[in-house]
Amino acid sequence: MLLSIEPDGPVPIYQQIRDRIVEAIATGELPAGASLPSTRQLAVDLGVNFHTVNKGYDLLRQEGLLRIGRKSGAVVRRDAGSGPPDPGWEDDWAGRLRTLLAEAIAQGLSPDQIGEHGQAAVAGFSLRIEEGA
Amino acid sequence: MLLSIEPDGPVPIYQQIRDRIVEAIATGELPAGASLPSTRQLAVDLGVNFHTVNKGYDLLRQEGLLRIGRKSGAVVRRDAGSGPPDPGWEDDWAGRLRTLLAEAIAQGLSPDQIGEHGQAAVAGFSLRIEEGA
DNA sequence: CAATTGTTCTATAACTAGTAGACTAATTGT
DNA sequence: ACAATTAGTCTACTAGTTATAGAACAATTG
Repeated sequence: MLLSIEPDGPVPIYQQIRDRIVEAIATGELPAGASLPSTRQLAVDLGVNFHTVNKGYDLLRQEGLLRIGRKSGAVVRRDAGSGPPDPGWEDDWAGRLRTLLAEAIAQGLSPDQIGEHGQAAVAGFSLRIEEGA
Repeated sequence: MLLSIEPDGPVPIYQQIRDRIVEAIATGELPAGASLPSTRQLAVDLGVNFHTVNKGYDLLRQEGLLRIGRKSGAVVRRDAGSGPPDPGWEDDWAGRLRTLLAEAIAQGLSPDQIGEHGQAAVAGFSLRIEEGA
């Protein structure tokens, strides 16, 4: 199984598909050039409709992470070694990071604890990237 | 104006209200015990329906950050100095952080750049907290 | 030419976002 | 104690989103 989802969770299925693929790209599990299963194939694997998978793929295409062709299917377009992101993206991302970190501060997490969480997450990604580089 | 919103943006208004208040709690601008405007008052300030404001307040109540009473209105319940958060919250938050950081890695940001963004955001919060402490 | 795969269209049920009005509980001033 | 005010709660409605479903179309590959 390439990825697993929670059908009855609060986050939409197409969003979960998008999130899991983003994480797989970050770990290096899906490097630039890698092919993803077809929408219909992944749909039967996950037990969902292929339109739902298509929506997740389309999100990733809009974010510049996938290239999608008629017969070639979905192919990873960017990964950790693909250079700087699109202009404007970084500001938007920084805003979302700010909100997420604010939540942690408001809930009583110390800046040190937040830093540890961040380093643990990033370490999990860059580990496999260095393996593959 | 206590906070400003983007009515036509992709993120729901009640979510924006929730996010701005979370950030205000994180900066110390809204310490524990501080009163927020009534739902109707904030609604006219923002030019939205008071039910929309109520929805944002209710989210914050569910997250344990606000206490809401009939005439007393909404009062900040937790802030950076209120001790550890509810059990289970930290795992959920760490998962969301992981997804957000994965996106940055996939888009080509280096771990160093990500760390700088994180420190810049947290510094903006803890600054005002130390002022008020 | 045929099989595969993405694309587009229509349709439908369930849920969410935002607005709206009426209602109820708690406080404040007299 | 009473009345006015204040502010959250409840029900309801419209518009949009989520997810599913099926049919038809277009392009690419072998």
